[in-house]
Amino acid sequence: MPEPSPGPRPTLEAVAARAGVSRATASRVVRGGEGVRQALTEKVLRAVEELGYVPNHAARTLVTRRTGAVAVIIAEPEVRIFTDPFFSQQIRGIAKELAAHDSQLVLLLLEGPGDYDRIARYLAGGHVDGALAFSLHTDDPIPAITRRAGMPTVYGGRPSWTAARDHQAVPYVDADNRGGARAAVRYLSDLGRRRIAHIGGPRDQASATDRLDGYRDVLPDADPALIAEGAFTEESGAAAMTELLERCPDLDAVFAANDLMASGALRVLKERGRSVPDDVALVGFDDMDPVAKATDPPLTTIQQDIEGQGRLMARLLLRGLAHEREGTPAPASVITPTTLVRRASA
Amino acid sequence: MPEPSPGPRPTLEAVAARAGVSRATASRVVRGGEGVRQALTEKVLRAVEELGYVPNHAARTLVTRRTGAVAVIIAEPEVRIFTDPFFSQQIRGIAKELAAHDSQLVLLLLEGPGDYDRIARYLAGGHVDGALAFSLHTDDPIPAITRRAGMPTVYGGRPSWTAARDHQAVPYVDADNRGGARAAVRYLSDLGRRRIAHIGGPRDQASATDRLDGYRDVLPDADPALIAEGAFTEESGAAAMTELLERCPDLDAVFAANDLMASGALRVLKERGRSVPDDVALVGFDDMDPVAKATDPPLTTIQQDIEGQGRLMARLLLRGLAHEREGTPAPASVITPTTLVRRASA
DNA sequence: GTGAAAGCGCTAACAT
DNA sequence: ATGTTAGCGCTTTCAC
Repeated sequence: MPEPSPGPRPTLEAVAARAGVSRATASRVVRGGEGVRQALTEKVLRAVEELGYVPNHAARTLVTRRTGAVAVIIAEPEVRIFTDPFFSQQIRGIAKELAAHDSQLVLLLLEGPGDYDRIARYLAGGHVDGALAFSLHTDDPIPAITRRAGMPTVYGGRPSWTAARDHQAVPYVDADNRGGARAAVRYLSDLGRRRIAHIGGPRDQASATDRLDGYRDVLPDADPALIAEGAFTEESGAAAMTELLERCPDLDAVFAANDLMASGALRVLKERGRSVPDDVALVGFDDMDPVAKATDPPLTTIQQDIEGQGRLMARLLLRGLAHEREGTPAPASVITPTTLVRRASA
Repeated sequence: MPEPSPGPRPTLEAVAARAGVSRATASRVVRGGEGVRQALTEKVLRAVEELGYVPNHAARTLVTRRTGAVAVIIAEPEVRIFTDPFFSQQIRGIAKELAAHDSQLVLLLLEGPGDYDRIARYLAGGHVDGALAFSLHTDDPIPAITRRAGMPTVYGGRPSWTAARDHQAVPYVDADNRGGARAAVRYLSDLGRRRIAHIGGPRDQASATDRLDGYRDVLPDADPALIAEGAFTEESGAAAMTELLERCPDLDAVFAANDLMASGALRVLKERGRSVPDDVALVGFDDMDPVAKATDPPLTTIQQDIEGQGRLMARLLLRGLAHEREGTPAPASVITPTTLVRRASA
């Protein structure tokens, strides 16, 4: 095992000298060895090995203008950031895809409003080739910052300011929230349920409004009293359920916009003596691992491939960067499919 | 608002030209403006503003040999990584401290054994100035990798291979696990409990053995049957509790090495009809936010400042890097205090 | 206090 | 197929 010598790190120059070739040839070999004779290639490789040579990243970036790094911007002010399995799974997906392309993940956590400046400087400083951003709210400053910095960016979740006409303009990855919601409500309807309520998420998040739209697609004439708004948390689901039961004691089904709210609703239903699914059928959304299977009864819910979405975000960005270099058009957004998972709650 | 002009980013050269000074002077001002006359300083600053100049990071790194970035290495193969609030809180602490020093956080997630190579290359490539690593197991290859790459590294949690004599050699931040455990057991003892059991964590993690040592400090002659081993998960806590109740039906207190295991133990105790704290007093460890307060009864537990530990890790590393540049000795490890939080379970 | 000039280590034309 | 050379944008002696 050739323990690399101490002292300053060897340069390409040193490798070239040792292999008896020019720096250019050494460089070619180090980068993948196209158009270099077998014999020389081996010499260089041996020198690299013996010297423990590792390319200097800064020098390379300075001339290629590529960093091989991607920023992941997380603007969620809540504690949710990591605790929410949603984020963690997306990050895992991103990390895997980036690693597979030898790209690095730079994590940009926004804790306070003052952090936006820091992020802007960072993106403008050319530290990264592109950015991935999450769950933006209606008035989020991130898109303006990335645009001004000329930083290619892929969004996780449809930005709520993206109208239908902009679909091409801002690349994003999102689940088919609307279609999934339609499937959920249609399923309840096919079960024979006639008073199907909906517990929605906050109106300033696209995923919430899209799911509500899906509900309305199937039940355009639903009683407005059957719709309550939550905040994607367990408690807010419980509160919404309480409200709904008061307004519409005759409801016989609930479609909650996520599993956390569904579990809150379930708790209230049980407390009120309504059996699930007999009296009230319940469907959630997300198929969140710890939640959906752990409730009693386990939740029928809409599944989406969250880690896959993360991978896709990274892939879209990397592909976009490649295309940018070649002058071809950047790839557009992707909507990933959802599927209904039947368990015992409906 | 001076919208930066499109096209190539302005260089320091451009700023200097516009301000009518030399590149050297422009550089001095940009870096903090020591030893430059007021008048010139202002001229340069104005040029920076007008041009929307942002220093090129790669060029700067190439000459200073500093990247302003720190790697956070997470080697946990389990899904725990983010779901575990422990990690997320430490990362938040790290992120805050790094942001305050304008350093960047590069996340290195190890998914498989093959990833060690990638990490080694990355660290050797000079992408980062230092590294932060977590929860290493006895045979973890990370320390060897960072050492070989000559990468200053601070560990989160005492590396289990660190004997007492190495305390100086490897800088780490850890809670006073042993002292906290002593406090927990002494508290139970002061309550008058005489058959105090312990549910420990996996023996290859220092935090687990340290807590066990703390238990033994107070009860050196404890019946070995009163000690069971878990895996820091809820289920393993339940299993260990079941085992303990069979071996020692007369136990009247349990000290669990973390809150998750305590909650599992609590579940089993309730199922078996033992009231907590009357029949069996229960103390946990960590004061994990969602867990400790949510159980019924809420857990008496040992609290540690996890986010603070993250901040401390970052601070230690940054300080070490500064010292390295100045040739002064690197700071040693830090043990953070723990405090007992009384709730209803004991 | 300010400027001129020499690199940092690498890639990419361009010659050969 | 290989070598020569000119930078990439910045910091940092060293003169003035």
